[in-house]
Amino acid sequence: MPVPWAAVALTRTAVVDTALEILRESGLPGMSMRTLAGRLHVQPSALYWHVPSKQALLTAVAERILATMGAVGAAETAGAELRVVATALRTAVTAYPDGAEIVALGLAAGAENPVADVVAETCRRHGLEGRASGWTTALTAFVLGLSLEQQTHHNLSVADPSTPPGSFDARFEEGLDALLAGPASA
Amino acid sequence: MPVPWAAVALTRTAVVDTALEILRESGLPGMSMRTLAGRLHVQPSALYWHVPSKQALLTAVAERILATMGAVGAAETAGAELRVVATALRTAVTAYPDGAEIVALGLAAGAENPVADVVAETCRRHGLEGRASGWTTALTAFVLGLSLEQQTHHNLSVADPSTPPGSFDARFEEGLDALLAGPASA
DNA sequence: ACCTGAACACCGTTCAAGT
DNA sequence: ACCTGAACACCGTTCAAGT
Repeated sequence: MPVPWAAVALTRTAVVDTALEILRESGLPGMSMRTLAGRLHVQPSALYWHVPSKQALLTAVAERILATMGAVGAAETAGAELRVVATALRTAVTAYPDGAEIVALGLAAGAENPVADVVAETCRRHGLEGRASGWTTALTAFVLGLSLEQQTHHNLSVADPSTPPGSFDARFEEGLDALLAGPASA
Repeated sequence: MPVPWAAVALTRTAVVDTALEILRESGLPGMSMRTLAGRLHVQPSALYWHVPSKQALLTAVAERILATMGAVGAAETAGAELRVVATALRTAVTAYPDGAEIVALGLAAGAENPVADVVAETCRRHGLEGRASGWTTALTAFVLGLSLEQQTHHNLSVADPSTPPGSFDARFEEGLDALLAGPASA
């Protein structure tokens, strides 16, 4: 008969699920292989049967976070569409504590970037084919760079409440405005 | 009389100097308070007299890295000047292993961003006053985001040589081209 | 096939005690 | 004032042994 503290079978999927759960509650520092194992009522070493390393686990977590980036529709101008893409990525990575750091690691590890397809489609539709990879890189790096600073700043504020606040939403809009206007226009 | 293995007095400056030295040789994972203390021929706990925490030490290291960003001169167009600023920041942060991560942490901790002054001057000279903070955020986040991915990718390649290479210099130029052209032009 | 138990080789930080 | 020595509370990972 099933016992209450053995709620789920220990599979790779369950491990990643629980990792995301802990990430949401405690952030990346709270997500150790030991706390993860404890939540699953298993020894830390048991995790290594389902996942080769913490690195690989984090890449899987990154892919899950990126998968929450919903489809984005067409808009009047290329700039408007690129703005929507950037905002969607930012929403996805900031939905979890330390999401930017994990996604940055995941992309470096070779995770597929969902921004690429959307930007390619936008560029095709607006006669900017040659710039698809350039805009993918520009928007992804911008969003991850700023979100990383924001989430790091948040973590520091928690550790030291005397830290002055930062207005990252406003800076995101300002930065995006500049970037989508180009340096030719005031 | 001075003994050869006590080369320098243990000051905050010497601690930061040695931290940068180890960073250059072994990257961030190699820069533990223990290895740092060992290099200085002192107990790990001794460092805490000169530096309140590793966090603070890393912020000081970030400020040193940012201080290597040389002055950038005027150019014909605003776009050309912004390109030079972005390239200068990239050169500075990629000069050390894990420099992007450390600088991102430093900026989040409140370190002064040298890009701000240069961009403000550029915007003033080219009639873009309202966009100074926007361009500062855009360029800084873009450069740090891409450099972070590059250096993380490099670390993963060292750990696992089967990792496919990435052409980050080319992606930097492409991204910058797109960003400085704006989505209106092909 | 899948997990336990114990160990290895590390971390950052604190703090009484020395000088 | 400045440093040692020892400890505290952690890490990720490995591996023989169990079932």
